[in-house]
Amino acid sequence: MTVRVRMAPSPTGFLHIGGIRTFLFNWLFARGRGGECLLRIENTDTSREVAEATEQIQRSLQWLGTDWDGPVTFQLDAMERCGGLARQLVEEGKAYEDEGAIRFRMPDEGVTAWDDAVLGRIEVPNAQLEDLVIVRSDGRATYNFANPVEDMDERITDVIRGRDHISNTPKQLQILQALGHEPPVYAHVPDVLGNDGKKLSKRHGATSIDEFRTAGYIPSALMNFLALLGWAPDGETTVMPPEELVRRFSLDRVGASPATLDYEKLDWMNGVYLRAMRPEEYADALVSYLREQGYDWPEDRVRAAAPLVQDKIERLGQFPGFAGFLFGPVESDAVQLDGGGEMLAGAEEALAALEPFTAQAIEQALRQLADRLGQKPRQAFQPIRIAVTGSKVSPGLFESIELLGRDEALARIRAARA
RNA sequence: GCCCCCGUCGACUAGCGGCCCAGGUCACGGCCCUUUCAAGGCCGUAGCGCGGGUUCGAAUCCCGCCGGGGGCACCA
Repeated sequence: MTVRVRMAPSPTGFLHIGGIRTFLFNWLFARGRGGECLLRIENTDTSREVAEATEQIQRSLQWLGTDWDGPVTFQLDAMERCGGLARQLVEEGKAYEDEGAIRFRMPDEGVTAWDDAVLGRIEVPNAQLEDLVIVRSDGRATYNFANPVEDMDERITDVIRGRDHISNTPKQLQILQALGHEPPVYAHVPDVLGNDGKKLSKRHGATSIDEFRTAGYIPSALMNFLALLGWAPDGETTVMPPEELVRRFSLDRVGASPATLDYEKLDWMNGVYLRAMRPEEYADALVSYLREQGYDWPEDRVRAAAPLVQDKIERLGQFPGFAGFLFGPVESDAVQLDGGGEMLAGAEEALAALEPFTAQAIEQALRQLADRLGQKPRQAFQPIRIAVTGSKVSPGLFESIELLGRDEALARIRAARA
């Protein structure tokens, strides 16, 4: 039987990273098995619907690099179908009317059980189950009815969802049984928590895909990181690009305990992916990122600057702060420059006549200068760095000077001396 | 209150009775390299929640406790 899963968010707000991670598991599972992955918006509660949510969800999923098969479906479209099935259940005595609504009759004895693909066997005493409303008095089906009905109609084979749905599962199992349908395999994946062990929220840092995107993370790195939240192939392998994740993912290696987001590890991983890119690819990513963020810096200069920063920043969002001096004026701090007057004077002189004006030649000239002044390169170059880049921390000095050009570099050195 | 789930270094995890006086990755500390910062190389600190069992032997199995999370809607 072909694997078929569905991602089923409710459009009640933006999708946070925990929800994204759950969908990622669905996607990895389906794609690794040649199966299908559907996207269903569960919008039966129209009062809680947020207008932008449906669009935001799709945009997030796409940006991450996941996709789905067929058109996006909406649960609201299944209301008629659900109503029909509800009436059928009433006729069969499996449900009954109650103040205008329809309630499903739950058994009073025995247990409802299933073998959860990540948690193992779960049994719930039926006495625990109350007769639940499956159709509201206004005629709309409730989530706990529409959900299994759609899973049935769409021939979903595996339901991979958050653990907050565990208590819904026995109810849905009962409904499916009453409908005479073989239930799918259920897999309840653990939550993603903030660094204080509490449910992920705004104050923990970025939680939406949009925020990660703005901060300059790249999709494959974020996907890799997210996949590792609750899943590990072997305990050794850490860096796995999307294709490898798809190939290796399996539900039986998804853990049962909740995971905490570690932004520092994400940063590290993003850096790994950034450094692994081919220079051109990296420049492309940088250019489109900056454009997306509203910078109007000249593209050729951004491309020229890309190699200077590729090994040094781990988020594209660090570029403006780190290499902004290449695109606008700087202010060098007189205090930091203290004691560098001699070096600056020498540098101005050396650079003024230097030919060719290349990083290599610049390095040679400045090293000779430092040597002549009896200074260690470390201390000698710092005043120049501050004068030229406006910071104690910068990309390679010689390459930076070359890129800036002789005129601008000299102007900055003069300004610092003044 | 009732029900369900979870509990290995600070974080993500490997471990499914002996291979573990617990391994990998991030973070952290030290050293090396070095024009700053990174990157890279080497070394290191740090953990099986607690208490009982079972067993020749337990991180691994069982029970209890404690701690954390989720659910008990005409929400999804």
